[in-house]
Amino acid sequence: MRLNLEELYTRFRRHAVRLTRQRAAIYTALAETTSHPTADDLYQAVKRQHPMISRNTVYYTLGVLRHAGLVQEVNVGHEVARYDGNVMEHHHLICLGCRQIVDIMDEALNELAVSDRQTKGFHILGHRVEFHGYCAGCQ
Amino acid sequence: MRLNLEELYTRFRRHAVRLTRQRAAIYTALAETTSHPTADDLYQAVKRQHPMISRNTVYYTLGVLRHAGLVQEVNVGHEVARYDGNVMEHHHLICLGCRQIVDIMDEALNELAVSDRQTKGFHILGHRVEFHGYCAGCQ
DNA sequence: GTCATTGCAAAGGATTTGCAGTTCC
DNA sequence: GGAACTGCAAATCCTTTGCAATGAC
Repeated sequence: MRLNLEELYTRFRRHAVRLTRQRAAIYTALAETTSHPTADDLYQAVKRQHPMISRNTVYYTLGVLRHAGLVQEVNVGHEVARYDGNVMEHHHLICLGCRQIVDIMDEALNELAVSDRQTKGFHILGHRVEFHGYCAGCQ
Repeated sequence: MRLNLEELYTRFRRHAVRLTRQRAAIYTALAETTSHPTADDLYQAVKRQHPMISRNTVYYTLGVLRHAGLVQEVNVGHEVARYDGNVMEHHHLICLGCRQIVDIMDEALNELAVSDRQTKGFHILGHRVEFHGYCAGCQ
């Protein structure tokens, strides 16, 4: 998804996040891919246009964006953190071979619930579903 | 769940895992709790009876047990790894306040599947569901 | 006896922190 | 103008690795 500056500006403002060149670059890089990159992937990508950017800024920015709800963190086991610019409710397919992560948009999964008997007094706010397997290329 | 040595011996043998005092202690500590401890929690617990045990052994053993299918790793975001001695198919309730993890045994969740349209050519082997919210004490 | 396992110490890698200088609102 | 952001370097934390000694089968 291509983003123009105006749209970016609106989104950031709506979430009360200060907009800087670095943040624009990081967020844009993430929003334009579906590959769920790591913080370091994003650092490498952004560095091409901003050779002076530091890893710290990438980590810090991802934290800010995550708190603002502009970005999600996805975890595959305990591997490095990966990020997702798609903040609509959705779930993931994870390849055990090449580690790729693919989004699944599926209403039925979004509406999952635990039976009352099982909630153990929890007040539930959300859920995540991950399917594990091998992608076409890795089978 | 209390375990006697004989039962332990049988389980380890069935999975071709060599039984040592340290392993018995680590596995027993894990099997007797439902609190999903971290590697360090287990290290601290086992150290009481085996003051000489090293962290390395705990990590190494957890790796061995995990490969053998005697133990599962559970992840809450990118926090430290936590371990689960319950290897029956089940899912988790995670408290965003105190970080406790509670097992959910629910057939309907176990039988979840993605619609064919959404599998994107993946050969799916399993799935995980996590519900996030606040436990009774944290609300 | 042999090979896996153990303990110790040190390395590794991802992420965070402290701080001075800079930039956005 | 002032708070928030950036870049640099160093620190931190969890986990893994290398290696010699030990122990299970």
